[in-house]
Amino acid sequence: MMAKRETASANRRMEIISAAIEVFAETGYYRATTMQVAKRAGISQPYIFRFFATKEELLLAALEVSWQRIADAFRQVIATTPSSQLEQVLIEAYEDIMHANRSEILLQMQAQTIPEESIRVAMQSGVRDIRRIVLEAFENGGVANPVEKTKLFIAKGMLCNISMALDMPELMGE
Amino acid sequence: MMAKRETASANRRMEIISAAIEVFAETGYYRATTMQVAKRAGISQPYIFRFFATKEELLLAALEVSWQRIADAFRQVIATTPSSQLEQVLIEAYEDIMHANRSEILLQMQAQTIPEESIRVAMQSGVRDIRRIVLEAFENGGVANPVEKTKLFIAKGMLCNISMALDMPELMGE
DNA sequence: TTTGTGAGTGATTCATCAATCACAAAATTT
DNA sequence: AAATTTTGTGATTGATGAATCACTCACAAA
Repeated sequence: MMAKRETASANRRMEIISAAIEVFAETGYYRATTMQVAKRAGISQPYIFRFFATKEELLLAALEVSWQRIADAFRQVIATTPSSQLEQVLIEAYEDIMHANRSEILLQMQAQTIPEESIRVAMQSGVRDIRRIVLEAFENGGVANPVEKTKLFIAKGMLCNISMALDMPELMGE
Repeated sequence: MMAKRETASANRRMEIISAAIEVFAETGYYRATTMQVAKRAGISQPYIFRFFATKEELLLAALEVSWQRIADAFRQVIATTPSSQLEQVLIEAYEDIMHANRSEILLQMQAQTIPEESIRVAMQSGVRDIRRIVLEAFENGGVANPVEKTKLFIAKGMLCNISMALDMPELMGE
């Protein structure tokens, strides 16, 4: 069990991550400054480096949180939804996340093209996990053509992201 | 008709844009320096600013080139392909562009999340144009459910981009 | 009461870049 | 061949931002 001090420290850490997600999403990771993140988190700029060795490590932590949120939500849905409605409910769960955690999605989109190896690896593993979760759920639910269904599910999710990022709702019409 | 001098200047301009597309795609727009672009184009760094008032204006020009390339290719396909094979040939045309002009696609992906208003506007108009071109082609070809077909076509294109950017070919399987 | 430690900050450093300036060499025009 | 315009560069500048350093302060245990 965690000691009180460790808990407090972990909270502080999470506050910084949350601030970073917002600031990175609003301003763009490279333009965002650690000063902005610190202000948002209500601490001094150098103090960030007590928790994260580099700005990039902070980005990595933020990405991990954002992928974890999606994985958790999907697992929850899969455990409680009959396979006949599975796809529809998964879509709704994703839309909920997009509205409640816009910044996390915007950050993931940014990270798709960040060339740092460590970021790329984190993104690959995030996408791979989500894909595996969805594919296994379709397979276990006896859905026809699970591989193709999974592919289209993810494709629609990506279009959904872009429609949100560019503020073009017409892309999702029908 | 253009004078020789104007042509030479336009060539120079395009050389800079081409260099910028590569450098921006490789390094990321914000981290890429105008010095890197200049080196790649074989000119001095200050000379870039004879053609583009700011780095951002250079990015805008690069985006315009990249969207234009897709629009031209699609129009070409549409003008020469029977509607029965239209979607398949469009997909192939897009895949060709992705392989021959990887950097342009990576740049567009970056620009999806760049918060500068002028960039956002350019991206919206690029996406809107492509969507309109594809939708009208499906409509004129008498394809069933053209709006939904267009949406899925674009969604698959976006997934294709991500599969390329993250180097995850398994996302496009089937 | 002194010793020790976790939490936190102000000031500074060192490097990096976009953008400007002042100038030079070609090319064109007159 | 003189004047002018176009093409181009080296040197500099003014900001900026990540990361480090040298501290202070609260508080707890011995």
